[in-house]
Amino acid sequence: MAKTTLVSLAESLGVSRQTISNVINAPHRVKPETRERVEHAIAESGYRPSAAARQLRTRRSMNLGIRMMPVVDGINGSILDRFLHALTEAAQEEGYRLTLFSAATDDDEVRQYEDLLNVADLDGFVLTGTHHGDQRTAWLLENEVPFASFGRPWSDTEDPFTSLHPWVDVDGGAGTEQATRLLIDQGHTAIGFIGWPAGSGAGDDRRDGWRRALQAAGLPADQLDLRVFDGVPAGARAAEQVIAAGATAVVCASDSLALGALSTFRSRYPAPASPDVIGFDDTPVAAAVGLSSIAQPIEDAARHIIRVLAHTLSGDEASGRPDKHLLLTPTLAQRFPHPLAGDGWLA
Amino acid sequence: MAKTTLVSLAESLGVSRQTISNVINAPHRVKPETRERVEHAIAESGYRPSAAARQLRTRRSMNLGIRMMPVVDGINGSILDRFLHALTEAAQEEGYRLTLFSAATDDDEVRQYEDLLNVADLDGFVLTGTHHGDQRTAWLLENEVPFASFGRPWSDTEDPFTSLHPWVDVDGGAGTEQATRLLIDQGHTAIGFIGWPAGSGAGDDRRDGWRRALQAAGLPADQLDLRVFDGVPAGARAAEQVIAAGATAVVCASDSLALGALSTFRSRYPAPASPDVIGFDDTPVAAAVGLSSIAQPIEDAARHIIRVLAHTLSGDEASGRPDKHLLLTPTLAQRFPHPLAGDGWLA
DNA sequence: AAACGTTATTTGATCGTTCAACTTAGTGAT
DNA sequence: ATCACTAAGTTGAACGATCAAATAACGTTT
Repeated sequence: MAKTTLVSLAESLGVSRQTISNVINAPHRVKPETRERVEHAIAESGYRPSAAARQLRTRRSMNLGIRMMPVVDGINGSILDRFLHALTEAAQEEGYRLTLFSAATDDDEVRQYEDLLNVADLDGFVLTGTHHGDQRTAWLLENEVPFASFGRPWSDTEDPFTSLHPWVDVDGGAGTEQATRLLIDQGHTAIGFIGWPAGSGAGDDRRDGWRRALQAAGLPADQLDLRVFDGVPAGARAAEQVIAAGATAVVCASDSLALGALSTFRSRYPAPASPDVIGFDDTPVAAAVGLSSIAQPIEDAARHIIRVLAHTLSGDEASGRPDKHLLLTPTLAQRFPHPLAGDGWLA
Repeated sequence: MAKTTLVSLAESLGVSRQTISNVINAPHRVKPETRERVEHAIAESGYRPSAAARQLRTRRSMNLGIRMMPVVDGINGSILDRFLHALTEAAQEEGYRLTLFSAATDDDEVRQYEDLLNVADLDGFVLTGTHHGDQRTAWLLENEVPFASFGRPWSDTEDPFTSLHPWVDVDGGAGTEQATRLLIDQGHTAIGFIGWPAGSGAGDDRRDGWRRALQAAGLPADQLDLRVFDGVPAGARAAEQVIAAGATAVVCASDSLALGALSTFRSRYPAPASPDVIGFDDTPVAAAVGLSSIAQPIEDAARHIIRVLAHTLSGDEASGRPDKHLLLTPTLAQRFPHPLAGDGWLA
């Protein structure tokens, strides 16, 4: 049984190749009667157009590239897993496929763009983890390669909502602000923040949210603002410092940091009735140890990214174009804070 | 600046298309002198062969498919993340790329094979989570589609080492056996096992390892063998039962189950000096709560899978063919068992 | 110097689509 | 009856590579 192609199908039907091609790509050009006959034959024969041939002619592969970041921290990594998943599903729905590539650094990533564009004919890219002075977005814009990023473009001067490329992001600051307000409502008057060194965009944004909530409540931030590199041990050490500065609760920029902080808090203070340590990303680890955490609607983000990218690629300016820039609001997953002493997270 | 193609490059060099093609695909056919001149020109012009054209002619895409399983359990899911990562890197080294697709069920996966083979011209597939009576391997074998699986073919009658398709797996039984022996050496005489319902291949294998260790030491397994569906709450409940049956330690088929068990154990027994609950997969959660766990060499597995698959696809029977069937041995990550009461996992 | 074998290089055909230009038929207005 | 226009369908060329077969170049043998 030979492989069915446009030509073989056309012959057996007594029509021309192009008519079949039209049935597939521009049905309105074909008389309904003929169309139905062809459609039936397509289903019958199980014909599938060859991606290679189509790609050669149209210069579109329906393939999007996404980089696998090196696994630095198993804890935070899980969010990428969820993201990738949602991305794959959304892409599939829009008729696109995802091609993975791995790059150790941003430079490396840029270097691979060229290869991937030519060699694999990728139609566009999904970026994650944008930061200040991101060379990747600059390169892609310069070379007019379609892409969308999870993460807004971070700049001190420009409004992200005017940026040239589409992006979706989660309003981390709104999340930490909400978390901090909860702690304030619970009666805390000295609330610390454990975050990353300044300059990371997302990290600064989360810090700002905490600071806003404190200011609104007229509470001090001095001595309570710690900046460390991500990781559980670093979080634990930082927690000792904020406690020394008088803090009775703390908001963290990641679940890794929060997990460390939680261990310090439990060894210094008895387990309280409401959260005193709040993390970020709502990872499985947080759920496991009963750590409250700020949850990103990452599935929504993924879906929207694909939608925007697909829209850009289709060139279809008319039909309901999705927001080019979208800032989603995270939610707070509140948990009983010391499960290993009870059954907290079993519910 | 027009895109460089074989023809444009050939013209500017005064040689024929085919010569350039040969420099790339069969350098030995070209006179060293010419070759060097062409190679220089290639580098100069930044020429990259078009994947589409090549694919159309050779019917090979250098693309491998891998399915994204639905995220069931964030805890165990992280291992897939690591696997995917290693797979991507290994594939890249061998000149292959990975294309993701998502399928909710095995049936769905099989259905997508056809599409992916035609539409995306995938060269082969990587399978994960093989089980008894797996329809996917049957379909792929029948249709002569190259693939390799992470997970041996599970059958009561046939020796996996004679199977027709290549696979890599981790000897889970060896892992649980080692873990159980450790508990025995530590003085435990009633050691339970919390695993999945019979029939899952990998699950039964892990149970068998535990049982072997007990038998070798002349210890009883009665009443201590629990079968539940995966999850933290289920693990906690099962732990109550094994404790009721007299167990002072337990080995689990997953970190989810182990995490539940750990919570029960800590509420019944004081924290011991050596592990009394041992999980499987060495997930970040295990590391976070100081849970000992059996660690799969998953990066090695991924690398080998790609190597075998690449070898099959190259058709190169001669050059050092990698083992068609490979069983790797896991290691035991031993941890201090109650970090939240101290600084156990900060080291 | 003719005949030969090997190596180096070129040429024509092909993979399976889509684009662009073209033909044919049908409809309605002038 | 002529013309203009739209609709439906056809055909040749092109996308950019590789395969297979043909040719050119070159040193060896007779």
